Amino acid sequence: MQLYNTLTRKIEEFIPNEEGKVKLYTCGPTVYHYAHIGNIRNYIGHDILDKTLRFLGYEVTRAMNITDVGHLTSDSDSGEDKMEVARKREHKSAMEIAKFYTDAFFEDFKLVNCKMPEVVSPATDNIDEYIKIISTLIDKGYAYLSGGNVYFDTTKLSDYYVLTNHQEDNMVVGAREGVEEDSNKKNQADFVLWFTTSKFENHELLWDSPWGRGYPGWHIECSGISIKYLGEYLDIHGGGVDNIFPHHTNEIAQSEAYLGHPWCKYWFHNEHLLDETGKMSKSNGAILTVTALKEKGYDPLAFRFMCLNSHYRKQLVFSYEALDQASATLRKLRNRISSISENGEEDKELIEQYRNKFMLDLSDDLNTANALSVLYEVLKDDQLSGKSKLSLIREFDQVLSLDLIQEKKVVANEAHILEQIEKRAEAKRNKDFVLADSIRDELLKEGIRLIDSREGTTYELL
RNA sequence: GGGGCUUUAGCCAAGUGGUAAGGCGUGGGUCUGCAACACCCUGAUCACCGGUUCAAAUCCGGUAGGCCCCUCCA
Repeated sequence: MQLYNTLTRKIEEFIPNEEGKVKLYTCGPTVYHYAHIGNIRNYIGHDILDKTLRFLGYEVTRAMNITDVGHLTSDSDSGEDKMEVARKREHKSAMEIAKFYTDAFFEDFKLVNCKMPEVVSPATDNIDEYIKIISTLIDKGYAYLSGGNVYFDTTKLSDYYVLTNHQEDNMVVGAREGVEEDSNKKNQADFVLWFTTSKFENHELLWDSPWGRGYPGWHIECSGISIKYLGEYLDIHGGGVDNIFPHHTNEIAQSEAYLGHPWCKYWFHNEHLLDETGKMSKSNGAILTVTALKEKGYDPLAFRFMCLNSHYRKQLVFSYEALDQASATLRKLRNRISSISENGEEDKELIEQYRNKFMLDLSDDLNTANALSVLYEVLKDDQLSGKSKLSLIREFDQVLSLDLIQEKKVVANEAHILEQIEKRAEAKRNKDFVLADSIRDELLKEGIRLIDSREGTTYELL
């Protein structure tokens, strides 16, 4: 499998640390607010990666964190924890907020057919792990105490900026509005590992630590959870491109300083979903969720289809026009597939050919758009028996997860429908098209579409 | 100021040296009492200007537009 690696800025052959096994880590959601569809695009990207690896035969163990503490509006200690901001906004306890938005997140996550990772762990469940890592970092001289907080000393590393082309001298302090410099830091690039109560007296979630009662910095949780559940050697670590710096840069710094050896081989980053105004963000107000799309009548899987029709490393602009197209495409696909009857023999050789073609496209840095076109080739191929087609589609859908093969819906009132169909046929024979059409319209209102053909009239449920 | 990405038909897109996949939509047709469904047919001086090459959407340089990162973020 060929995969783009942010670490080397190249597409590389993927070779896991242990043959046949993959340890995969996904940076999870921060649960102070709803996850918007841009967030979900990132998880769809990871889901495709996860499922592709399995399709290729790897045994995948995947872990994901839930950030329920320690995520600041600013990384200097002048910021406010986002969970705290939400807590004040909604007058709930931090744990209530986290629970509410975690549930909302997984609801949307499942609506787009994302598979649950083997490990899902809230940041607050692993405080002991962070304390262990931070203690070791202090012992090894990579971390220092200042102003009540523990900081990571980035000058102790020879190559802190491995993931980016940033040059310290060219970095603009406070490039973004609202970000202030932290005077406790020895160096501009240093970051907080542990906050104490000294500056946050009303912070709700606090734990005892060797450095005082406080809470962990944002970056330490992913390192802690990853090392705790996936071990000292990680194969793939991913997230959105915005995580490259500083989050993933800091994770590499602290993890490798702690472990004393290289940590993660491949870094996987999803590009952003944009709207007409630019980047979608939780903090710029408008939050469009998958659930909201569903409430507007869209199939959440049409959104997934829209994502798969593009490439995970390309920016994608969300528009309702594009989503309408994706919806139409998916509906037509399912229609075509539902008309295939399970006839004939399985043609092993042709199936093998198409399967390989499909795998080749996915193995090409997850070229899902090309993989989808293989699906169309399968549908068009007259050489393939219905049984072969369905067998291939079933296989492809293990990765695509678009519910391509829809269960035939069972109706309780079939007798009634058949009766109406017969009544309409009778009306048609009598050239009473007004009555015939009114029967058709009535049934359509009940969600039943009549399909006329030479052989007679059948129906489908919408 | 620094570091990157991107620009392919009305729209979503694939294609990274050999002459433009696929899908949606549009238009036309088959079918139909009409319609829906389905099926068939239908579309591109690859942002612009130079260069390298027998050959460029693809490589190099430049111009223009869009976007991202430089301590909130997926």
